[in-house]
Amino acid sequence: MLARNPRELAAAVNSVAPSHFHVLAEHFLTYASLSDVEMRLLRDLAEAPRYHPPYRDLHPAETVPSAPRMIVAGWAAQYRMLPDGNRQIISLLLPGDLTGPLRQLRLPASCAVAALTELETVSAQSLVEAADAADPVHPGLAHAVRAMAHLGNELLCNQIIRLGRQTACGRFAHLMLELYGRLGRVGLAGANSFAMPLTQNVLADVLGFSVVHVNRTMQQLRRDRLLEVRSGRVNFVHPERLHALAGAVVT
Amino acid sequence: MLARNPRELAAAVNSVAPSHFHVLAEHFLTYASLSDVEMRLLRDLAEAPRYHPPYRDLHPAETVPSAPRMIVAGWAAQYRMLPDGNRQIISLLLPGDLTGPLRQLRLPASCAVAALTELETVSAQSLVEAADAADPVHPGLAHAVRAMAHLGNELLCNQIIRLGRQTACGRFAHLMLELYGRLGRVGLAGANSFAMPLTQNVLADVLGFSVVHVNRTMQQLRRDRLLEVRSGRVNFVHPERLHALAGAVVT
DNA sequence: CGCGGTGTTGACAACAGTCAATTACTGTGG
DNA sequence: CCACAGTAATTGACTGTTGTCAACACCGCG
Repeated sequence: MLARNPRELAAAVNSVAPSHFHVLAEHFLTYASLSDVEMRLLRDLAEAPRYHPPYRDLHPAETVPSAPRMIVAGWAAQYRMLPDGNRQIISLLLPGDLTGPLRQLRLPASCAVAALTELETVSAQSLVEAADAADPVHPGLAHAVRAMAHLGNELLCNQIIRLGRQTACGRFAHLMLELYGRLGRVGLAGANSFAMPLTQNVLADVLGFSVVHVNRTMQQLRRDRLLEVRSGRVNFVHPERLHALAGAVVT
Repeated sequence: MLARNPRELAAAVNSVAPSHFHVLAEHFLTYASLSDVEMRLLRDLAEAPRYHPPYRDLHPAETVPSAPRMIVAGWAAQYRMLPDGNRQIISLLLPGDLTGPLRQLRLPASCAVAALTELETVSAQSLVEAADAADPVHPGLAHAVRAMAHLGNELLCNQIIRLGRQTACGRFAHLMLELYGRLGRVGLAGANSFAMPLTQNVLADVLGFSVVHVNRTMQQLRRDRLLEVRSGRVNFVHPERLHALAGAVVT
């Protein structure tokens, strides 16, 4: 039997709250169909999560990362520190996302990865090995992992677009829409809203703003009745105009 | 026999001007040692370049890219157009760089790739296949291609750092130092100088500036005796202070 | 010779950062 | 329950940076 899409999955894993396995399975089924064996492999992974406290580094920068991991709960970020003490967040990592060496390369990474909230991860070694196999034993996992790596690159392009060519409000809107799309694929987004556990300080380091400007931008968007952020939750008040403001969003 | 480094290579390929093969070989030897068979494979590649006129697209955006290619002469850029008509260049592609689907993935890319100068490319299909093989027939090529893909990611991070957290002069300096390092690895940089065939318009689309601001920034750097751009050539007047201004540069 | 692309300049307006002060929110211990 | 400390969010005044517009110079080319 193949579970072909999130709907069938929901039936298959009679659970209501998104569990670790649910997140993994829903994410993978976005990109490929999985055999029973592959589903079992994912379920086994979800059994052994590792906990990381908020704001702790998973990998320091300038070192060879130990092993690939997949986030199953919480948010993290890949970032670089600058000599002047500033921080730029390169990418946000959400549940279902991979981090670490995606091919077996023993090269140091220039970016560190840190937990932004309470975080749980599982080893992604077996997934990466599946993706690297020339004639894969697990074609579904292999394809999904490759597709995820490809999407990771597209998201870096998104970030470059935001920083290079968008206005403050457009930048913010674009990021929120991207996060909404990504969370939706792992079953963590509501109807035009989602939980967003980032402080304005962290958002500033993502968007290349000062903290003050993040604050002013959010107020602008609220005044224009486009988007509201209240108590850790983002609400899209007018999704169509928001999309127009953000320009094309690749999620 | 293994050619272990560019110096041995230079002896091996008794040619003075950088030929297509020279560029390829020098780049690969930066990342791995190559067997005779691997060198011959590179030499065969260099025999069949394809020509692309300036400003023509190699791949359009939003389409499945046909096949991976490696640039052997000229500069290109990966870019996205925005709905408002603005362009953001995501990354610059120099001789020795790969573009296109690095794993055999039939997924559309959100970015287009265009020639910025007269351009010559060769097929990189065999290289990518070598890198994807689980037990590689060509371990040197495989490692080099993986290292290049890894570096490509680091360069995207560089771009994000520039756009997010650097001043105008720092941004420009950082980009020029990155290009210098990259060109050096393929034998195309001089002593603290290199040929830079980009118009200020293109530079603006890389750096997220207006054309006018690119111009002003270049003048500022010249006034401060850090860097000069004259007739398509960049000269580092004071490399140490330039590095300090740019912050850490990953090349 | 005129033409289009490129580079340069100045004046001005809009945008975004800094600083400093204030307010809200949270969890802690009494 | 309150007081408290620490973090996060908010506000206003000010400054510096960057974009826009418009004009002009320069160059290679037909």
